[in-house]
Amino acid sequence: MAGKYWLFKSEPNVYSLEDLKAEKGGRGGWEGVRNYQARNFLRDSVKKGDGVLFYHSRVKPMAVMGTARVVREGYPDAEQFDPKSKYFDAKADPQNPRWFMVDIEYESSFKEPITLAALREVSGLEDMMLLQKGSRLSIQPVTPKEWRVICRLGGVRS
DNA sequence: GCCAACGTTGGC
DNA sequence: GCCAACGTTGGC
Repeated sequence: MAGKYWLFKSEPNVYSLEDLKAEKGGRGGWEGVRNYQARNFLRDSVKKGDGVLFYHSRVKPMAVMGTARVVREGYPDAEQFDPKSKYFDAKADPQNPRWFMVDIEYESSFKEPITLAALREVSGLEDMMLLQKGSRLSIQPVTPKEWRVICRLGGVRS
């Protein structure tokens, strides 16, 4: 089955593409997602080998910075059980974890960040979830076409 | 089960 | 920096 594609949002002051690249082996855990729709994607749909567009949110300019690969599929996010973590969830049950995470591996940095404003100008991306009004979801599916178009804009092979 | 209040995020 | 939109929580 063909791999799928996703867009992961992150605030770069918390965790940037460069931070991922600097991790051992370029591998990092995508913990801290605390939204049910995004959780469902991480738990059920994001698979090993899937492509990830790494997007910087809540900064100027918001932009897709590069790509990563999923290297480990959904597993319970341990921080939900850690009272000292900012991601702690008092209602999470170790027997039935509420929050899930995946691991990703750094793949590429675009030559230039592809800004949100630039994406809006690209023909063919009109239906992209990121560009819809009020698109707050931090884990979003990306179509193969959107993946190809954005990788080409970023100057990396898809 | 509904809805108001709240905190967070997006977008200008 | 502000405000609108959204998701979640809590009170009834």
